[in-house]
Amino acid sequence: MDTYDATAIETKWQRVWDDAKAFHVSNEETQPKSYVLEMLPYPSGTLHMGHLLVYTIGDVVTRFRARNGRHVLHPQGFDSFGLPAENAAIRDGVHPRDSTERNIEHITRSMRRMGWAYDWSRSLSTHDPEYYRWQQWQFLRFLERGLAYRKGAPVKWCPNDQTVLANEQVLADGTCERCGAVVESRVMEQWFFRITDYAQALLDDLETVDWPESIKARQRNWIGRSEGAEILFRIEELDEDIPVFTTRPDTLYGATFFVLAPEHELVARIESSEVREYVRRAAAKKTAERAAATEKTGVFTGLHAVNPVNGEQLPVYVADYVLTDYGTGAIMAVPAHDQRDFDFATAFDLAVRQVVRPPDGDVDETVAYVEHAEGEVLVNSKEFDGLPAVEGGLKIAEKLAAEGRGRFAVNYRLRDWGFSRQRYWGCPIPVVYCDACGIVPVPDDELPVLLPDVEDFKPKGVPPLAQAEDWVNVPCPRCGGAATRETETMDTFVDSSWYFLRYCDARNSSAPFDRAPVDYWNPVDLYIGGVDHATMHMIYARFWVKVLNDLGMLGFREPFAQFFSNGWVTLGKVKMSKRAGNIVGPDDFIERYGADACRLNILFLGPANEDMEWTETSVEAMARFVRRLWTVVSEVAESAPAGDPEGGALARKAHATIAKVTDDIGRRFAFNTAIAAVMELVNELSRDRAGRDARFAAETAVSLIQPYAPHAAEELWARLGRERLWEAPWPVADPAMLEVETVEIPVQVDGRIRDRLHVPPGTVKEELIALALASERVQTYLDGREIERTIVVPGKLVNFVT
RNA sequence: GCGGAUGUGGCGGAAUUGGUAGACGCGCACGGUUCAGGUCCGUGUGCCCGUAAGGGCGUGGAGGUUCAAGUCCUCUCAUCCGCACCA
Repeated sequence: MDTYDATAIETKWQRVWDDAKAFHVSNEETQPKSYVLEMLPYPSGTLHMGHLLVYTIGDVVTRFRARNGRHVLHPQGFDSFGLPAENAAIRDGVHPRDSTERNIEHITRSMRRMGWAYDWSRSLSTHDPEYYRWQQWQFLRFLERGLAYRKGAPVKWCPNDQTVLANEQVLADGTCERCGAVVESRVMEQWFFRITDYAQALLDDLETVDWPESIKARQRNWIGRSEGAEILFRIEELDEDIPVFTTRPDTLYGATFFVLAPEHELVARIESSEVREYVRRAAAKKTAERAAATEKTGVFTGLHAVNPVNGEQLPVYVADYVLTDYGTGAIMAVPAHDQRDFDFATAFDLAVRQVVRPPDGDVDETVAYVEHAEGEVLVNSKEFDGLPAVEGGLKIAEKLAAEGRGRFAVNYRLRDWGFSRQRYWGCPIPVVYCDACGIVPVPDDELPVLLPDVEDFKPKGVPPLAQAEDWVNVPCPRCGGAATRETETMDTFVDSSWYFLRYCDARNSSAPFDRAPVDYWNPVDLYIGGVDHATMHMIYARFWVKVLNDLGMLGFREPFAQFFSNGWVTLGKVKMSKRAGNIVGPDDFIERYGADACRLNILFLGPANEDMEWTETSVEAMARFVRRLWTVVSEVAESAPAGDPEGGALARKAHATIAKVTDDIGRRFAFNTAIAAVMELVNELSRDRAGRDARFAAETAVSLIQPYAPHAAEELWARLGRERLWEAPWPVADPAMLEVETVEIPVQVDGRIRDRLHVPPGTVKEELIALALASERVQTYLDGREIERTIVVPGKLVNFVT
């Protein structure tokens, strides 16, 4: 028997698939379609075991569906703009394009070496002008619709590096991760997408997708809808009506003070050095520090806000426990019924007035009563006294609405998506600033606005692109006067919000894509990726699709019909990542054990949707399994006769395995147990290698393992005298062959197993009882005792209760 | 604090609908093949008592429902993840 040479066999079949364009698909409808997609990789140095997991899951599903009569689209590309390449450029002076393209080349080689079945003809890289050209084009459509706009918003700013920092660049102690300087907050004009217009749709349409509940919960939480009322409080001193949002209009009579967030726009108008000093300190406070603070801080402004419901003058404070970006940035404080307000009132010796009386409870103003309970009623609330809290809240809101001082309101935690970045390595935003015309879009026929080369990638108070003066200074497209280009670039989440659409029409040079192929393939039937993208990426992509649908560019509202969230591959219980510095790459293992063993191993480690610890010894075990399969099947191919199976135990086992593996891959995504089932079949086959059933079992094992170990399977399929396994129909279990000859029925006495019967399936209840009672062992335990009940579950068990 | 998950042999895990707990693999032990082997083949392997037959215990912990619970209910402990002063 020849020995199994993984490298030779894997290389051979990869070439065969390439030459046959085995996984290239047309946009013509032939069979029912299936779009299988994994989140595209960021091309950092190399692949790691986390990538191996996601892409092998997608590959198994792809190969399985292709053999089950589906026309499967399975593309791959690169999310190639982004911060790491830019940081590397600053550090090493290598142009991000060079390092990125080198990485893409390397990763592509690894991916091909893994034997993943991609339609490479549709591949894309987001830094390719042919890609970002159409992103700029779509941005201009958003701009026309008013869905992209500019506004001032606070950013984290490093005074030393003179640049905006991403959250992940700020350390827990509030310093810059690169230089250690204390990070500041600074208000800057930035670009935003009006995703909040779609908040309700994003929430509602979650009902229409087949995602894990936990992922939906995260999105709901992120969108954060809450119902309540918006109420106007008047501050006479400023001649302003200040709106506040509250979920508890029923507690309005309990408001005893009023709080503005330090960043609230009106705070700047308060002439008080004490307030200015507090605001300055609050701005310098780091998120972590602010969150860790248990004591409430704040300062009285000298102003008063009028409670519209009773005309009371409430002292106005500025305090950093009120957030500027939630609600309206101002609150009515009801210490009796909100823990935070209560803590503040305690610290500042402010009045506490209880207005909701707990059921069977007395008014107790020494604690905050925040929960809701059946039977609570309003007190100290004038004409609303005695009403149940919820009803009272409605009545109070109605009264205010009638007076023009309030309205029912829905508030979302979701905020508009700030997408401009003061970075070099990103998609240029195609607008020009003209003194005369303002913000002027670059005309469609001048796209793409190419990313120019610059000398230095380091920001110097202005984005790196500002250095490219020849590029920056352009005539205004509208008036022809002097103008300058936008020097900020887009967030890479924009790049990944529509790449799955571009795959459907990847080489289109006159539009982002045509509607027909996109409508044919979408929505993505199975999207696979990590939970870390469950909120941002997957909300932005959903938003993008909804907008394009409103623009008439496509005919669906949700991009990802089903989502499979894969677990993390850990090493030392820490998520494997470049950042954690615990990367183990597949290249070395492919070299030593072969791609098939690596593919099997990553899926055999455990359930694919749970975290799994990487272990090296198990790759060896999988290599052993492949070798064993190789030896046994090769022998059977040489010696066992062909022809219809005889229908013996081995043939039955083969059919049972078909049923199990089909269900595990097709319905349960239980990739580990499918492998175990094939192992069982191979174990039985190795004990009985002669006869037509053996040949049938061998063919079945090879056919079923093909999604996992396509190379070895293909070679063995050829040895069995068959060809083109990648497109061979998936085997079908014969229901008649799933019938087993005997079943084992445990017989219990008082719930303890005392004997086991071996009977044909379908043995009726009466016969089971008779056989059970006939058992000597059972009789010993019954020992003349009276049987009170007899429980029989045909096919499962018999239980005598005494 | 709120939300989401997870706890099963020495280890990774299986048990899909309340019905035989521990499939499959690793490791380990013993035996065989081999010049040798980090190869391959076979047998055994949850824990305790027992030479054995057999018996008892057993799914983080404590209760409960049920003829029957890893699975359902209540409480509790531990670990991980997400959001975090959300008005």
